Amino acid sequence: MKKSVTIKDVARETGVHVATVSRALSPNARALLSAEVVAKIRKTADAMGYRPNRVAAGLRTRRTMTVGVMIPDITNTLFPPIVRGMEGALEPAGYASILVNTDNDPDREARLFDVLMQRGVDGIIDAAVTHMNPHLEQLAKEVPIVTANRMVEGSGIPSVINDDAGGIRMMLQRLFDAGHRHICHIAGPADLSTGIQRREAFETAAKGLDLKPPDTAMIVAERYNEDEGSRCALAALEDSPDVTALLCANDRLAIGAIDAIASLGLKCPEDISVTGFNDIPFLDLIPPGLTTVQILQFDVGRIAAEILLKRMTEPDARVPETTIMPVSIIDRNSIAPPKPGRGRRMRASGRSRKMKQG
Amino acid sequence: MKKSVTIKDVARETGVHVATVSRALSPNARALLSAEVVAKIRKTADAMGYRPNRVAAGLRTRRTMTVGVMIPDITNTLFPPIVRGMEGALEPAGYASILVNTDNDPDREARLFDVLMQRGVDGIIDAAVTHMNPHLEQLAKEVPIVTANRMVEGSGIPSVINDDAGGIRMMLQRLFDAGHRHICHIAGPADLSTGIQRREAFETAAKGLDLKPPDTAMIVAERYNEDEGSRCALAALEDSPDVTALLCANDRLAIGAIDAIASLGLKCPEDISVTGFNDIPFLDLIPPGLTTVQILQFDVGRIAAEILLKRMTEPDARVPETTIMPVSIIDRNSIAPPKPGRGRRMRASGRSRKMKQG
DNA sequence: TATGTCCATGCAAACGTTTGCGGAGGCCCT
DNA sequence: AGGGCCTCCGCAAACGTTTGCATGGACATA
Repeated sequence: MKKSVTIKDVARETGVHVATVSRALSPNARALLSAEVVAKIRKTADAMGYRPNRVAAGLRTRRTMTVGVMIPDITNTLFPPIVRGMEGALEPAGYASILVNTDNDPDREARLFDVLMQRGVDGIIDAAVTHMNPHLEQLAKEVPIVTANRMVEGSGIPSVINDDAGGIRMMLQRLFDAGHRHICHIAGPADLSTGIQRREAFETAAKGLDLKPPDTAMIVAERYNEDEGSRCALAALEDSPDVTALLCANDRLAIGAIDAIASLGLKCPEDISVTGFNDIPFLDLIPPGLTTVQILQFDVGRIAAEILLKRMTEPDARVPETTIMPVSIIDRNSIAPPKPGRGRRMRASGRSRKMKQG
Repeated sequence: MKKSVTIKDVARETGVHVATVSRALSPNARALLSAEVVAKIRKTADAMGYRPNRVAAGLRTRRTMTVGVMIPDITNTLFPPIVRGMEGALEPAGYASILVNTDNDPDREARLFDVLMQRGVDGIIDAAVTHMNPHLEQLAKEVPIVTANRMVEGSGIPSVINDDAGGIRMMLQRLFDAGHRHICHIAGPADLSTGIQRREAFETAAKGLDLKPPDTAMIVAERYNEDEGSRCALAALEDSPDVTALLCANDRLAIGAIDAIASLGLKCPEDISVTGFNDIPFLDLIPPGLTTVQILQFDVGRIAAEILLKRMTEPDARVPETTIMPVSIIDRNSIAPPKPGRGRRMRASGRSRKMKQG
């Protein structure tokens, strides 16, 4: 609104050229100047309340010192810690972040990408990429991109993801060790890399334990939310009455599943064991206490940001293509030994829904 | 990285002057041009993959079409819905948002404010303001500001807040109606407007019900988190053994309080009733089901954004100085009639902690 | 035909920086 | 004493837009 004081004003006041002021204020170029001049300039700049105009600088240098952060939805409790982890690395490095929510909608995703590019972001962290996004590889040529929590396979785009396979394997082992032999995987959406990876992990892990269909079943959720969790759990229990455990692709599906189980008059874990993935905030407070795979949420964001920083500052630096963050199992109370005799009860109404055997 | 196509390139390709291209691409100025020229320019611009450079435009027009969003911490589940509400209004209007976390640290707050100003944001939504921030009034002269969820009193800065007083009053009434006559308020931090307003509301509401110290007590939390909730609950129960209900300034304090109660071998609500404020996500799933004040989280953000939009586009427009959003009580299971005879048990150890009577 | 009006477009400055280049002065060396 | 080098700083262009003003032509009017 009001005219703000510019480098030019400081120059006039100090009696030097604007270039000198610019150098005096730039950490790199400061060495080129005599100490006294630098001191004088900085002093009067402070006194005048000078505030550098980064958009002007950005125009000149083609570096805006801002990055774009794409996530599906900030109200999904999985993402705030990731975002915060990013900011923890970005902000100290002088970068600000523009945050956008894609809602997993490819159109929105494309539009928001454009929004970011128009603002001249120096890089993008994409935690919202839909699987096999062919655009993204193209876009990665225009600006450094790192994907977080998800990846697009074979794209060469650096990504920081979790050890989905390890998490699923360990979890299946937990169920197996508890005595379960009829386990259904409620898989995540087929267009998200986490959905796919965890599903594949389940298949191979099951094979490793000599568990085969129909002892292992699978049903694919269309979204990662509680309603889908309920729907899938209901379908699973109806179609596969022998099932004693539901290994869910994430916590929200698991919460929905537990709810569905209760609506059937059954209890978790006494009647059905359920497991989750992610260990989202407050999960420990929700009964019965979901046994889940804990991911390093902050670190996923932080590491992704650090990799992006490296790519932005040294474009030719080699960075790991995919960084896999370790996961661990949080044991709570949603796993119990299988209930003997379960399954008899529902067998009568076993009408088939669309459900793939896995 | 690569040279991107500019207005100049489009001009050369089309055989017109850059000014003409600029006008053809600007919705306002388009009318000045002949329809054919506009059509031709837009076509070749599209064909060339032209992407407007908003930082250059921002330098020239002093409008960057981005706003700053300040919150204490995105991992605090209260804020994501608010932020999302903002984006819902901002993004369709063509604005992108830079998100920063202040951690309620005044130094950080000041520094991040500068970060935003350097980026030339057109306006700021501040959901992180600490009470009575004298700077802010100064800053509000440089750029349009709207505060959300909190306010700085008497500043003239437009704010969108919740009906704290109404929520507290209704909640106290609930407890009163259930039979409680010895109620302690676990107040929020004294440097946040919500902490103050809810505390004052408690005092006047109590007075209205003819409840006076020592029947009403108060203890002030230093932060809005579970640990403080526990600490305060413990202190309250120890100092005022007659207390049968804890009216907490927000949900997180309440969660901590319930935990503390359990650690004492007591149960909520049978032994002690507890209430919250905000109705944060997943609260419904946490036992025993906290009775709380529901605020319109998305709407707070949305309305704040709408007010800011108005201030940014028509600086002289009159906007309401404070918008108070309605709240409502969500009845769950954390209120029960007071347990007769409570308090005897602990009286022996009643050592006084720092605790104000209210 | 000369004059005035209006429409569509060109011209050029400006926004606030950064940075390659060059120049002035001081110093050292031969 | 002259030449070379180094240090410190000024000069001016450039980044990609927007926009007030100027201009040229078409057309109508006197």
